[in-house]
Amino acid sequence: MSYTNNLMETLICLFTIKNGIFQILLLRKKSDPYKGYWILPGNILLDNETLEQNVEGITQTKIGLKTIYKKQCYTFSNINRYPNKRVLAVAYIGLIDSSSILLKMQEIPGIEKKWFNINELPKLGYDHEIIVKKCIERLQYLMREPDIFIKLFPSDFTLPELQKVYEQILNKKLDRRNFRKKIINLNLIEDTGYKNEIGNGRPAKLYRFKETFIKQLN
Amino acid sequence: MSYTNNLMETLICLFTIKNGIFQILLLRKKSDPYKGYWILPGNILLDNETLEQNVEGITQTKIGLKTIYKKQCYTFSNINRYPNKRVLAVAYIGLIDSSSILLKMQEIPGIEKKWFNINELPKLGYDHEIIVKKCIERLQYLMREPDIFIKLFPSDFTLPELQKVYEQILNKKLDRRNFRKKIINLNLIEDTGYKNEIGNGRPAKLYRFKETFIKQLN
DNA sequence: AATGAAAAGTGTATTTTTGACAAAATCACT
DNA sequence: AGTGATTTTGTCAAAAATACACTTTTCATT
Repeated sequence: MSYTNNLMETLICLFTIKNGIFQILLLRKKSDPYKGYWILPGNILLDNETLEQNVEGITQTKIGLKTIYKKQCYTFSNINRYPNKRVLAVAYIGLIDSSSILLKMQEIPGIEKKWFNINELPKLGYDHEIIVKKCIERLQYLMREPDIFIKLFPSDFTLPELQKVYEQILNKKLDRRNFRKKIINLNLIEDTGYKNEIGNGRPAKLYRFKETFIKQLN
Repeated sequence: MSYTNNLMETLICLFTIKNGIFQILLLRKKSDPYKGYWILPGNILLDNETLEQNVEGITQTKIGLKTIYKKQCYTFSNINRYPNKRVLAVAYIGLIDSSSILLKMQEIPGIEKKWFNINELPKLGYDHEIIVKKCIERLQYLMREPDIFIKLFPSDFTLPELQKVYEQILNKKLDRRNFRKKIINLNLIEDTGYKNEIGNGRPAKLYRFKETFIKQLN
């Protein structure tokens, strides 16, 4: 029995809402094992960095993003989760809004990345399917915090959009009137006076977070 | 930069209620560093075991207990949390009832262990004070699950006892009538018909978990 | 201009949960 | 019998969660 080979990796489940759809970022594995499979962005932990620094490294060097909101989720330690080696994984949840993606996410040479609808995931390498599942569960819990959605919609948004997000993440239908009542009663957002002109029916009002709320986040 | 030295340890915050007091189990460190300090029971992770198996090992070989209820809490990775080496720690919360302790906890030669009142902790070695704090926070969250207290009081108990437990863990006063109402409405417990004959004033009724509930736990 | 389709918007009543609050009952002891 | 300590019990109000259906706004079609 030895204890010298416990490699450690961090993995990040980076979630966003793109065009109203709940999505997760995956990378294409370029070499064996699991060559060709899609996997979570990850990194082997170095001696001289914390888990948080390591995750930060993933987002910068493999995803091409600056700081994002992230939260540690769970540490996985099945013996055979990694072939031929013993590697533990610490999974993090990341949240980012889609406009930040457009503005700030850079291409990284040699890395093929893609956003997948959460309901249309490909077959994942390693034990990443289990890890994604766990992170979604934790995210469902995080969504109870009333102001968490600013991570996904920091700028203008409509209430129907927001509701669809909650419905996808929580994986259940919500009543429109009750949802609306709840969000508005939080007193965090205000009507911009503008409307969402896209789409078929009646345009939805655009809301934004109140200045006072955004300030108190910092 | 290398990644061969990331040792991993598990630590367990084992909580109980002894004589109505919220307590945690600590071990005396017998050698440097932190010789003489009290620390959390822990174990270096071996190549061929999962974190859960390792924690199980702690409870058996260092604490002298069979299986207990446990839940992963958080993974700590500060570079300098351990002197001279890089060691990550995965903290687990453990819960046990005091009668199981009396019946089942064995002395382990060479190990000095002691239950401490949570409000009277000694100076802890390493970063264990931070870890205890985090575990208590998580435990406070776990206490929202209505049936968690069976881990601390599986057998007969009185409602005032139970309330004191909640008050200590949540670290706030609760209204007696409202607490009582809430617990009874869970419909998990029943009056035994007996009373707690110890103490000064009016004896409290003894309650127990209903058979039907205990069965559905297995 | 009229019509229909699509989606957003809106209010009320009911139930459930939470919170505040004070008096009576039981026991031990003297 | 009286005192002290502790347990037990109920009601009312406020807040939060739930259920539920029709009207309004826009666009597209005729």
